Amino acid sequence: MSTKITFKNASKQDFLVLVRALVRAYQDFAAYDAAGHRAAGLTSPQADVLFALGNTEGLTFREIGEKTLITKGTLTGVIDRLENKRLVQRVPNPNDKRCTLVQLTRTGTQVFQEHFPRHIAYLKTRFDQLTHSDQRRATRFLHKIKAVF
Amino acid sequence: MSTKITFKNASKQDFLVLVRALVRAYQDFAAYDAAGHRAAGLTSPQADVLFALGNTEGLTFREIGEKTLITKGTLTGVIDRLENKRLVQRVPNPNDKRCTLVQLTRTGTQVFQEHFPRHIAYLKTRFDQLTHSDQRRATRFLHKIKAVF
DNA sequence: CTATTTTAGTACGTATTAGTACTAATGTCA
DNA sequence: TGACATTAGTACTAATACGTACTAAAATAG
Repeated sequence: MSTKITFKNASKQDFLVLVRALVRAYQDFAAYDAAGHRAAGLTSPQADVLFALGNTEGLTFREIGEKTLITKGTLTGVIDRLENKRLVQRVPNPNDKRCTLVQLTRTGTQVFQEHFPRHIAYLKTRFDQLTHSDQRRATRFLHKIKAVF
Repeated sequence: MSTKITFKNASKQDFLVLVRALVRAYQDFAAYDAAGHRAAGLTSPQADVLFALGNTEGLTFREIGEKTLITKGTLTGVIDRLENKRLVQRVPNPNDKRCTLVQLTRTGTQVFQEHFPRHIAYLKTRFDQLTHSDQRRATRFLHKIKAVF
């Protein structure tokens, strides 16, 4: 017997406990993640792009967007700022003049090789507090949540 | 025998599977949530504030920030725009002249009473696809994740 | 082969976000 | 009570974020 949702009982729906847990877990992680990047003079999206470009010969805007989940409109500005910092460079693609290849510069490669492992280790200190079993189970439930959207 | 993290093996750390699952689950939820609010002419933060103010006599900026996890600097702008839409109003507090009370206007109350239950039902259609048992277990693991930060 | 559609990236407007600095008001402590 | 710290909110900057519109280039349908 499901009751109709009204403005009085809406906030008592059981699933909202899960919603709040999801939002708070993500936000706390995101804040910790951003703090690690900021120590390297990078924002989270900038670091995400550097990490996507690392160990590649360059990626197009579309490919970077798919890896980082940054939409193309936002990506233009992020790449602009990384280019101003001399960490990446736009390279025209002669085969398909619509596409622009984005590559790490020598400086960008250095920053990647130093900051990337350090940041992964920085995250690992926290996730190591969860057992591998818990990590696997948490991952499974997060996949289930994602699957309903 | 833990291996040192380098820029070559860093991306192969097991816990990154969990990180990606968390980010993707949250982002898909957030996009679905935002779409529901946009149908009512609201942004997510604006709707969060309206929902926080619903069924109250008004809240201070600090209280709204605690409920919605919006920092005070951002909140000023969000409240400004809600005030421009005539959905909330700032009311000076005579007891403590530092505080401003934010209340729903009559229009804001109407929007809350219509949009809030509709939005909760809109979210419920998705979360109903998970069993109650899965919802409880997912919540437990999300609390564990939050606890390490 | 040409008209149409799709794809890639940019430009722009509005809104959010975090952080810092600032003012006014309140609380605290010696 | 008076110096000092704390609290509440605003102002400001830089960077995202998303949607829409736009241009150029490539792919495709007929």
